[in-house]
Amino acid sequence: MSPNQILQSLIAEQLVSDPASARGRLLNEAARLFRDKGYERTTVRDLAAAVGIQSGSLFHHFRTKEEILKAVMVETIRLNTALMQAAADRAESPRDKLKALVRAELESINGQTGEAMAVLVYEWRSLSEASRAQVLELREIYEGLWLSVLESLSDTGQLQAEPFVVRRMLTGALSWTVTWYKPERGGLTLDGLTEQVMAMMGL
Amino acid sequence: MSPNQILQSLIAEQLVSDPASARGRLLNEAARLFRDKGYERTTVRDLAAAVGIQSGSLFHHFRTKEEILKAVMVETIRLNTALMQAAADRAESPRDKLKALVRAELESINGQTGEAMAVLVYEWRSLSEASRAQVLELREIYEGLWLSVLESLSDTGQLQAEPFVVRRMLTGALSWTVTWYKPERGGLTLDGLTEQVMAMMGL
DNA sequence: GACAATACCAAGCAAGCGCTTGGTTTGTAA
DNA sequence: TTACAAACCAAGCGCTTGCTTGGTATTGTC
Repeated sequence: MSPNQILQSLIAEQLVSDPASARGRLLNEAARLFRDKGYERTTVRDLAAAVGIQSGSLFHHFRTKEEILKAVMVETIRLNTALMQAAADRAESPRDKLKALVRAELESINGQTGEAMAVLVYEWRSLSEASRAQVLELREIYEGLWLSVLESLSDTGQLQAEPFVVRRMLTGALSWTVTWYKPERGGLTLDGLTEQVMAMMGL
Repeated sequence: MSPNQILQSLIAEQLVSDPASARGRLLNEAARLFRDKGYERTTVRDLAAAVGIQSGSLFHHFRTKEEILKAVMVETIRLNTALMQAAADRAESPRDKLKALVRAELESINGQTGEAMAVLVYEWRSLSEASRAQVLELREIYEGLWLSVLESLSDTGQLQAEPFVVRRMLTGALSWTVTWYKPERGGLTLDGLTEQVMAMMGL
């Protein structure tokens, strides 16, 4: 299954919004604005202007501004969990599964869904307690995927450090790439970056 | 020189504020509030209440709210540059220098200056263009320290990946520890964490 | 072509924001 | 004691914020 096919099937299941729909376009613009200016600095007027409607009209689609943030996060995790699952399934050995996960997450962070991924990492403080719990629940599924692969690597002796520590180091290292990795200028490709990450772990 | 002696000499040089002074106490509280709630969600009334004065009185010490954020960042970088320098000087081999830097940065992130370090990493979007340039200038000195150590490791063949890529991966991985590392519960000490980082790099 | 339901607009409210103002207290030194 | 600056208070201004309201197009369905 290609990334696009995965997206399509999630849309069909109504788990993520069609980017072509009004809701989907808003969420995309919201992700971009939230990443660029931060959630708090982004006003409902900014959001409305980005999709060409009046600020009040937003509240026909979402009850509160925070609900928009939550929707961005929830849909992003859903999509990425599916993408990671597919990437891991495509590989055979634990080592190749990990490499596939690293590559897929780098692609999520630095590709089209990058805005939303950055929001997911850096804006969770802006969520209410209730929303945070909801997002965290989905995130645990996502993290479980990583942990099972890292644990199988640990079982075969290819990984010395504790899987959960390694995952957290990777989370930080990979998500931080969004602040500096610019594929266009400089010769480092996503594959090259993936290789460096694997080499850093002696794999 | 102990960390405390370094702090004292920086205070004497007026490069950082005495934590016992009115200004120093405000900056400490500001760092804590900015980390916990984010810069935008922290109001001048919050800041004033934290040090027991009226909100208007803040503007006797700082011209704007943003100036408080800038001061937190500038003083934090100054202190940490000195701390890293001292840590690196204490070690002999490039490998030990790197380990000392990792250990020192983990301590900065997860110790007393942790609040301010988190602000430095996660709130730079809230800075104005002008302040950002100023902070970036100081940050380059700090990063230069790391790079020189990593380059010497690269020269001796102990490091395969590009130094600047490694540094950026480390920046992400180490600063991310602030979101999950809790020394009190769970047996992982700062030394243990440092070891895991070094092991992750095959060092 | 009637009729909802959906999507949107125009206007503005209440609350909270950063910051200013004019005046008072406190600390210090001659 | 006087003089003066630094530190602070009480009040509130002007603006922006998230969100509401009442009404109007637009769309889909039979």
